[in-house]
Amino acid sequence: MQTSDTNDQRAVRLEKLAKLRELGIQPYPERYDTTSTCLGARALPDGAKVRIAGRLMLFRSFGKLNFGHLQDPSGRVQVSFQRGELDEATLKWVTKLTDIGDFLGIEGELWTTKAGERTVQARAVSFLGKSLRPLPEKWHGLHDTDARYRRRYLDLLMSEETRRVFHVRSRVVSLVRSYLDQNGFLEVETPMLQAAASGAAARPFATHHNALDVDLYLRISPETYLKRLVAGGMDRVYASGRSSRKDGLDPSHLQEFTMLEYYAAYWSYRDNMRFVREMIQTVVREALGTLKIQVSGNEIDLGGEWPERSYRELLLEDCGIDLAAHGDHRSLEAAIRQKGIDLEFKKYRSRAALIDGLYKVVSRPKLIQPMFLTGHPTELVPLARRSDADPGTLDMFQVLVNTWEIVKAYSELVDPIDQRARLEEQVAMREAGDDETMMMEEDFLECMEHGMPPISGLGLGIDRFVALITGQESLREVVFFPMMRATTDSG
RNA sequence: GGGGACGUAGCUCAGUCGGCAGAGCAGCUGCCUUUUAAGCAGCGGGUCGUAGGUUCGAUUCCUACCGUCCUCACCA
Repeated sequence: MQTSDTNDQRAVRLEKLAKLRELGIQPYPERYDTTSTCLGARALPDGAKVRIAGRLMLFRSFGKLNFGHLQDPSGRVQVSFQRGELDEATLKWVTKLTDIGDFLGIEGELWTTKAGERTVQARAVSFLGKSLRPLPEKWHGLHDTDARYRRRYLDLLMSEETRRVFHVRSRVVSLVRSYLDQNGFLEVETPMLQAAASGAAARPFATHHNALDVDLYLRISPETYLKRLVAGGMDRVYASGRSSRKDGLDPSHLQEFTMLEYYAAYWSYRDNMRFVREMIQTVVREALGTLKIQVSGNEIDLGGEWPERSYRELLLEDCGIDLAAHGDHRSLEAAIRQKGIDLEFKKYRSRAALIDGLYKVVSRPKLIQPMFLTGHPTELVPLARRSDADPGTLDMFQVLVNTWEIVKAYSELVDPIDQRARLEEQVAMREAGDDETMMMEEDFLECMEHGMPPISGLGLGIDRFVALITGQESLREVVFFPMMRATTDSG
């Protein structure tokens, strides 16, 4: 072949494609029937007949005997193309016109090589799809992060670890669904485009609807819609879907992320703590076969009871400051300064924000093993119910594992008078310049005035959860196509 | 947004204290009937991210820009 001076492996492959067509071989055929997966074929006895299909990943030629590896979702199997076992015409196009990366269908029978490798001896070969570009390096695969995310299909082909992570992700989503279904929850959907973004303190992405001439926001949380459904008599509902927030980007934050939210009438946050722990343990056990996971050098055990610690306990222990002794913002700030703890005080506008900021610096980095965090100050979440015992705190918990907040849940605020006051506080903060507060939502308040039962709801960050249990340190590793900047011609 | 690292062949990576750009894999030609990332011999393949600048000469030094990752800040 004289095409090597073109500096283009694609040109060589296009030529092979044309030659296949000349031989009457359709390079992109309609279909193919198999009797086994690649991995399944290896378990068959010698002499067994089999039809398998997959992508050719390796090819070693000895002239009259050739070995290849066919890969499908189950794994790989070695195939052999041998003079005397396969007709000469087929042997010729297999060795001359196929490339690594092509799809082949093999009909043949099992045998075992001298080296003990279970192999499918090809008796007939069907061409199932031409690849015009070379695969990444067979040993190292794709290493460049940018290339792995932008061309995830290649990463998936080349990396067993990538395939494992996304397989676990699919299993987790499916297991969570069936767990909730079995416990009487109904899966529902809520709007992604909303006139007012609600349910969380975050900046929404904005867009515009031309026909209606209205500004719309992409959802930041399904929360208030799910509560409307509970008010409508749907006592247990859940939604698993994408929300997006215009926040910073780091290994534990994505622009768009998948969140599971469920709501149960007549539950308190304490019912919810028990339920979610059992749900997580069931899901992880079934997805991984163990409750012990390795991530960022730590072994984490999700089994057993998880300890419950309050903000007050943690802060007393980690920096010696007792929240009960500092009931207002100024006093707390003075205490923190006195301890010589370096915080950017000007960005914390309330005592609650300051408590949360202090916790994130002195306590959260130590929280490796699974734990329930409770005792959140009231101003932190305008949709959560105040504690009857201490109205300054909320009936709320978070699940922390490996310093990540995996779950946030609370007894829902269902008192419309209190709700209105709490949202008005948010609006006031927004007018004072905080653009991550909640917006007023009159029709949600109207819904609440029609009456709501006691409710506890929960949000589980699916991306974080999957990253945690697969040992990934970045959420981008558990999303097929994480957001990337558009490439330009100069880039 | 601040700071840092990186960008060299289709892929994984060397390298140039400024002087004609390297390897392995992949590709092409040939040999080979038991390989396991097969092997052997030979061949081809590069705007060294982009654009400027300094210089006799820039892939190398400088500046800006593009992209990725890490980190700080913000948030989940």
